[in-house]
Amino acid sequence: MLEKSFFDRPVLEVAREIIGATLLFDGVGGSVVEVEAYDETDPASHSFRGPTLRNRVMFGPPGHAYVYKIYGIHYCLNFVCRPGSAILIRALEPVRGLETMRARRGGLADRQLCSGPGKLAQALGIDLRHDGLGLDVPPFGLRAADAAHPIATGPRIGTTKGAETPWRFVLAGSRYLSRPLPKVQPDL
DNA sequence: AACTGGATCGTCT
DNA sequence: GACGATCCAGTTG
Repeated sequence: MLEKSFFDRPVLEVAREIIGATLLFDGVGGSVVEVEAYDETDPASHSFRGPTLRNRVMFGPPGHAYVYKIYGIHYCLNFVCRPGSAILIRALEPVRGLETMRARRGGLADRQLCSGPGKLAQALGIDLRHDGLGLDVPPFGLRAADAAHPIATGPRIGTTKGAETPWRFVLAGSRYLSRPLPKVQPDL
């Protein structure tokens, strides 16, 4: 199981290593295939303008869940690293509790159960009640990746600010991503 | 395959 | 009072 000290490192380092890790919530979840990194130097980050009521967990100790509501509808799960930095969990390959996730996600195909931050939170049953919980104790269960995984990177999704920062990390070739990596523009 | 608009509300200006 | 670290259904090509 991953301990809190795992997250007390530079956020980009943790983001790469968390790919391929297993994330369970109440025994439901799967393998992490897509994340994005954010830190306090980053205009796109919730922590950029300092602590507020919403983002206070991002400034607390490493190894806790930062959960927020977005667009009035969806929830997003982050892993807090060093103060001001966090990793948005964007997609999982579903492995455990498939029937539970299908029920929560309206019977969709496996590929669409956890292929996006809001979808993933819905499939695992995560909401604001879980903001601030420790990642090393139930209902969370995190297991490190058992081997090195091929990583691909690209720009982050859904944010205008800092759009050129390639802080999106995915498991290369996975079919469970929220979206494929953008095509490389050929030179003219 | 790509793009559009609507849902819906907490948070911060 | 405006705007999201999103998702889905609908339309168009």
